[in-house]
Amino acid sequence: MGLQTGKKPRQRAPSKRALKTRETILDAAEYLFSERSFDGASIRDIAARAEVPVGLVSHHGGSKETLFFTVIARRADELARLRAEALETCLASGQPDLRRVIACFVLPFLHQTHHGQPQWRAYGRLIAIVSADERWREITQACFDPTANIFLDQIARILPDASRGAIGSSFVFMVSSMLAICASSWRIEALSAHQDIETLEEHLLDFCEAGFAANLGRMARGV
Amino acid sequence: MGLQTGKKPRQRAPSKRALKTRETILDAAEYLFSERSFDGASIRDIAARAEVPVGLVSHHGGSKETLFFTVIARRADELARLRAEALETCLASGQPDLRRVIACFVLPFLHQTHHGQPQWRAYGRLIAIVSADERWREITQACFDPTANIFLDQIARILPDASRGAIGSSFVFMVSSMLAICASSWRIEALSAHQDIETLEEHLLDFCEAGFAANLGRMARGV
DNA sequence: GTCTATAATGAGATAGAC
DNA sequence: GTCTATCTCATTATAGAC
Repeated sequence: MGLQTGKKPRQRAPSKRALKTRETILDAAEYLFSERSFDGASIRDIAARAEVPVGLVSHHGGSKETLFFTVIARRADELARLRAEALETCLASGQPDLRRVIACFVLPFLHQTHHGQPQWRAYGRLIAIVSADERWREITQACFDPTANIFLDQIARILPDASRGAIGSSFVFMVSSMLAICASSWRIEALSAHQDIETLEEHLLDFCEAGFAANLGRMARGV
Repeated sequence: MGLQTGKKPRQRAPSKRALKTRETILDAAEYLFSERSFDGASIRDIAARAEVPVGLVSHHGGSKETLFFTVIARRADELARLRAEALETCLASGQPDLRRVIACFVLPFLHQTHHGQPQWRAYGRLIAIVSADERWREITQACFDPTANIFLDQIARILPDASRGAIGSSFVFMVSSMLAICASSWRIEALSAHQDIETLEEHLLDFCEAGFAANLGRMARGV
């Protein structure tokens, strides 16, 4: 695929207008990719939504694949920062327990997708699509595995008896459940009832904390 | 979308050869849809993989959307039957607990996708794609919600104190985690290590049983 | 039922004027 | 940087011979 963002060094700084155009295009691409997946969203649809001529999409985004990667990487960087900050604060405030570490991973994502800019909502659905499709493995590894490994190490420190396999599979179960809140809220509603995001957050934390603890061989709450 | 399978009533029974052709096409479609999602798999790719002329795909499968629906419905019927049988056996053998009811839902799926015909593997990945994409909501509701509601009711009977919302969200978390074993095994391996399916099944059951119990307000193990 | 050929459309990418 | 026009190719669907 070629994930290198490395185009040739820029001649001069882009104008404000150019930057704005670029963001508009990325926003449109993000929305349409999240609604119709990679192949279902055409460059022309994206241009139409961004209200720019088709040529500009290629100009700012490069090939469709690099555009896709750029869209995902854009907010992944911010997300990684938010999670790292939350974890740092948590660690600084004394003894971290499992629930708090988990919360540092899932809450920044859920807060951004539900209380951040409207565009974050689309981003959440997009990540769910990417995570369920091995075609985008390279993107997942580049954008999300570094942060994931930090949290895996942290959990392993809290629960040194757990096998790496148990931690890894529990972690992926947690990520899938978290993403379901974005991508499958319609199904939760269809099977039960509408619930506000705070309630869902609590259900998710309860579910994952207990699930982790069960898989890690000893109770972790209150350690 | 139009989910009606109702074409005009058949004039005469199709020949054995025609049925075989049809299955070959559905198998090819199943595989390619699971690898590249709906828009990424073309009718021509499907015809090439099935080694039939392009025209035959439309002839047997109808439009691309009805072909997609047919592919998913085909094994959904069998899956629903396997789950219903497992549940029936479980209920007949005395007091059902939470873990056994959960197992009746997830194990038929995991057994088919990992020990059934090779095609079931593709089907598992395909369902994961469908579940993360609201475009296919209609398919999910037609193919999987009836069975889901049977299990939701069963869980509600075992744990009458739980709110429908807590049960519904826990159920969707469980489904997402189950599907992750099919669609995101590469990620589990990348973050930890390869684990055989029996180990993953146990991790999943432990994770979900504890997660459900935590969300349902009282311990369910051993009820 | 099977297969070929083709119609009609839309795709991604880019050259070149402004 | 912006925008238009166009090149080239692949797509779904179907008409009609066998």
